[in-house]
Amino acid sequence: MANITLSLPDGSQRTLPDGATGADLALDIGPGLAKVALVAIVNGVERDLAVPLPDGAAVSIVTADSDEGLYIIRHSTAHVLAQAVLDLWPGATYAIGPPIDHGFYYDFLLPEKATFNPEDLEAIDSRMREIVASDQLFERYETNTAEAMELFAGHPYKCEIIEKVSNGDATTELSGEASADVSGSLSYYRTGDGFVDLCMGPHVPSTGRLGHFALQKVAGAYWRGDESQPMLQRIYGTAWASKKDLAGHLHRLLEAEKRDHRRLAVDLDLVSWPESLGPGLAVWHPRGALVRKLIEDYSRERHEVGGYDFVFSPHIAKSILWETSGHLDFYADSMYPPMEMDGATYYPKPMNCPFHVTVFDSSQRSYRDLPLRYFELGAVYRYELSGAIHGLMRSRGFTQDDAHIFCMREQVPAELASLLDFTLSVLRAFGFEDFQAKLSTRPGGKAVGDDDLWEMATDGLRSALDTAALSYVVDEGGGAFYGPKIDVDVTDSIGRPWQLSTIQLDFNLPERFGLEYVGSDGERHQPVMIHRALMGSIERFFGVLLEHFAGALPAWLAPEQVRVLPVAAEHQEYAELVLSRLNESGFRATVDPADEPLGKRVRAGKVAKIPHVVVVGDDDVANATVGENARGTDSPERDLQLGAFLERLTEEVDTRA
RNA sequence: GCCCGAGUAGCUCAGUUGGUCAGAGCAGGCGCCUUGUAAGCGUCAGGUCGUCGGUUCGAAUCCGACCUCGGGCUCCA
Repeated sequence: MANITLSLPDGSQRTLPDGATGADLALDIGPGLAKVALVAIVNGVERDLAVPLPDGAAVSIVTADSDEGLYIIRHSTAHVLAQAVLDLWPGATYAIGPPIDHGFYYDFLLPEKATFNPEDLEAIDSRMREIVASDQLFERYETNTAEAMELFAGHPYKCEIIEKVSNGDATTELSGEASADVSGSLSYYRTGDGFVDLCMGPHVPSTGRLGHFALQKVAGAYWRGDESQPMLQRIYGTAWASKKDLAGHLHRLLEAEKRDHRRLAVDLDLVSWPESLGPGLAVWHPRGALVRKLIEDYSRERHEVGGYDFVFSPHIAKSILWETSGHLDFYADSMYPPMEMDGATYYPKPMNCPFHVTVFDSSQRSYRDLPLRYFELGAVYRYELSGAIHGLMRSRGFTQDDAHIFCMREQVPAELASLLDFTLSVLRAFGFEDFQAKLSTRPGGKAVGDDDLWEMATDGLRSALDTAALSYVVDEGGGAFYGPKIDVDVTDSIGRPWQLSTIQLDFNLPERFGLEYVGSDGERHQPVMIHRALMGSIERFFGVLLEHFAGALPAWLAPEQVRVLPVAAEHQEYAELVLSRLNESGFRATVDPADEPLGKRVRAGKVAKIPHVVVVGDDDVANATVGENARGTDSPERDLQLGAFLERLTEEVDTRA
């Protein structure tokens, strides 16, 4: 029998009999690997372990340790979910079931337009575990369009996918490596007695490799995400390589829930959402308003020294403004309905830009004036779908830290570079360290502005990203028709990304409003406009900060920085002395008098996430000291000189630690 | 907007098959206790059980509509 030679990732070679599969290779390397092997990557393409390997191939074995392995596990678990549902609901049909971050989902249409109840998940889960226990093989079959249509007759969504794949346009958006050589071909998998699913694979060898999963929730989802399509029933689940990983993930979900800003905002008495206001509208309580003011003050301070001019604009304007800006053409769905007054039609503003444009246009501008940078904490109103509203993160009224920069073409690169630098500097001050940017370039269809302008602006954005050493991805063609842009995500303390900043070129509004400046050549030129927001929405930024810090805001932002606890009533006088020293130094502090036991008051201070809970008793009165409980520590620090404590606090606040 | 779920005192929640089911803890008020580091004791007050309609001798509980909140609505075989 002939042999084949295979090369492994470490550069070594192995010789196996002709016809050997990925599973054989894994076993040849070691029985331990064979047990955990999921698929093989053959010459860069993921393959089932049961597929014979070609001679000379570069092969690596994928286990659950890798992202690829987890992806396979989730994908295969989704198949088991579909198998269970089709078992339990005769007449049900299925659509798609991809792996996603942390898990998978599968979309179904049940007979009689039935829906899943949360209780159904238990039954499905049990059936899935039976399928796992019986260790059914995932068997792959190649097929053609006609056969596939027959096999999946009665399953309209599968047939739609078959047609799409047969036309060769299904793989265009799939990530490169897996789609490279399967374009246009059809495959399906068979498990158990009769379950088949259209799938390009690969899959784990058998269902016994699965099992560390949990079904999470039921949701409605439109077929292809299109509102005009039928609403399918989606089941979400999570799946992991081990019981421990699954438990870890479920634990992280609980932790994330604890830092939900909607819960923290209410617990810490910062913000509330009275029903009488309407969805997506909040009121700010004194403590929340104080924090917000600190954020806004800092923003204003930075813009003041950053070369911005402050402007203000009204909340409503006549329709002519929105006609000129074009918002009524392309943004009307997101605008609040008009108000008729004195024979004119007014709209609440969804954006600040048209107002800032009118400020620019209020007098003749010279090249000597540019760049002009107009800044406003501008409240805008947008009609968000009721189902999209989410606490402070997505609301119908919010405040943008909005600026519009008007400059000459040749100023664009330098302006973008300093702008990105400014953006990151402000975000860093709030404790964000990890950033991820996205560059969106010229879209394929209609776009305004000449080619040179697009190229210059896009290059400017790219070099600004390079200069800032910011990692970024490029969304080719993802820009708006009026200009390219950069979006900046921050990663919070538990690894979640939040899109905050956006820097967006606009070649359209200057044109629509006929903006001009007089150049050094004495001719009139059109300025370039840059929209930018750093925090995006102040409300949302506040929510992100709360989640990032789990409510424990750094001292410079904490509504109450120090709480002084006298041990007994006789120490009240000294506590008030400490309080006045704190206040004189500009700190926000209170005294919690001794009418409850100390332990209870310490606890209350901790629960309120006060950065410093200070205890004063006999020793402190005698020695002018305090006992300090820094947030996040268990053991108090006794006999700290008051002066030293104040210095420490000053340092902490000044450095925004 | 659409699908699923939820809505009981400021907060967190109990309330079995419709019949003292209107309750608890925390928070709040008032007393007592005077406390050295994560919940001292007692006491009082608080809710038209989201709203409106229906079924029933009887509804927090069953049904319908509406309101609000939560999750989801292409991470594409």
